[in-house]
Amino acid sequence: MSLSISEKLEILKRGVEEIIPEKGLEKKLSKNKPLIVKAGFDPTAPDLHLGHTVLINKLKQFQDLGHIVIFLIGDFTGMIGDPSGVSETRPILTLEQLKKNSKTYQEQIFKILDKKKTKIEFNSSWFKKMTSADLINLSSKMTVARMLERDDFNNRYKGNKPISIHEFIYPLVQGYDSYELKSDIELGGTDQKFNLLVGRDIQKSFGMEEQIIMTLPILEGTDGVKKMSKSLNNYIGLREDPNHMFGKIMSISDDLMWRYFDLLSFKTSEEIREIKKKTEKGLNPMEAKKMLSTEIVARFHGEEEAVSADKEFTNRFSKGNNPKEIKVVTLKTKSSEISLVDLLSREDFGKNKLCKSKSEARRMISQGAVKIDGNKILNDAILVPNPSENVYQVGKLKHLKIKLKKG
RNA sequence: GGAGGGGUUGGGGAGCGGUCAAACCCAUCUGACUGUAAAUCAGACGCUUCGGCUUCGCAGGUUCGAAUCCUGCCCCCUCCA
Repeated sequence: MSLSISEKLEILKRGVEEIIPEKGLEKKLSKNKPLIVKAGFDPTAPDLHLGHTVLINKLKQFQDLGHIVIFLIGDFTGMIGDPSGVSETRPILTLEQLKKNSKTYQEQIFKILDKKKTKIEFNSSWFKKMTSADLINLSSKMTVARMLERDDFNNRYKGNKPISIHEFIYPLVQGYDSYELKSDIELGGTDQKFNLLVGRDIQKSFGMEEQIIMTLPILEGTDGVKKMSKSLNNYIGLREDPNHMFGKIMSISDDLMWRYFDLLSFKTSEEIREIKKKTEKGLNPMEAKKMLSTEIVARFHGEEEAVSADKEFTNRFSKGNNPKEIKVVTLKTKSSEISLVDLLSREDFGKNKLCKSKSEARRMISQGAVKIDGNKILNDAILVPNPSENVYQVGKLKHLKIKLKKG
């Protein structure tokens, strides 16, 4: 691959929020040697979602251009908990949790990054050896005033909320990682800016050339407003099954779709511009969104799964058919009939249960959400005959085939 | 160590002796409209054999009656030292 520096710059700058210092990236690139690109991850969340991949995608671009990517697992810093953007002190994780999480992490990132070209480091490997004297020395590189400049700390300080000392240590420790790894570039979310900048200071004070920092935007969740996160339930997880993943991407708004294209697609900027143009000229936005969904599902589940998820989506929602695969459960009972309400909320079906309780079942029926073999049911007193076999549906997404047998 | 504030149904947050299964907002769910879009609109949102039943940090108590009052305990927060 022999791209010019300006071509490389265009690729690397796409979707990036800020590069500090502005000219630094170009300078480093023109050295024409593999650069050390670092990104740190707190193994706090075992399940990654598309939001996390914005950063990983950027790493991949560096990797594809021949640079050395270091995936730093903050098993040491994870025990502290990053205070960035958080309005409260975070709980400290146990070592076992951290280990487990980091393993899950690795499984997921290598769907994007090339395993052979990625170096994985744990920052505990150098912090374990650090003495208290070393730590105090490191602490001396930073002032309290400087720390309090940070918005999150400042707000907490002014708002009379606690700030624990260990939270002050976090940026220092993260910065020290950059020194230890001799990183040329560090990537992080925009909320990481302060921490990343501290890295530069630390490197400088240890007599090393400062890293360039690149901040990447925080991806909005499926609601299009708040940042993607599991706790807000607006996330698309990397380990979700193909159909769900496809469906969730399809459900985002058209505006958000373009943002997702920029931050998540591996298509070139040129290709994306092309799709946008076509959409403006009358291509159904749904088609554009399908391209995006297919690409992303293929990344995590393979081409074949992506194509079949697309088909299933069309079949199910555009044509309104039942899903191809419906779970089947069997219930044996002596009585010759059983009430619909009971059947929908029957404990025997465990996780597959269509309604949480009988009250909910009644509610769903009265709201017109329940169908038996495609026929809407509005009477909650209906009795289902014993032996029988029907497809029950509650809402648009829940289907279950129930076989009733005498016994 | 001292002073004060608080723990309410997923989250936020009213209620402060009966009219409270508990306002309101958010989230969620359902329906309509659609491209499963988004937005919007309408509705639901403890359980129930529809008589009721179990909920307001925990355990007791006062009362005809408590989420609301009293006692003890647990937990969280702030301020002073």
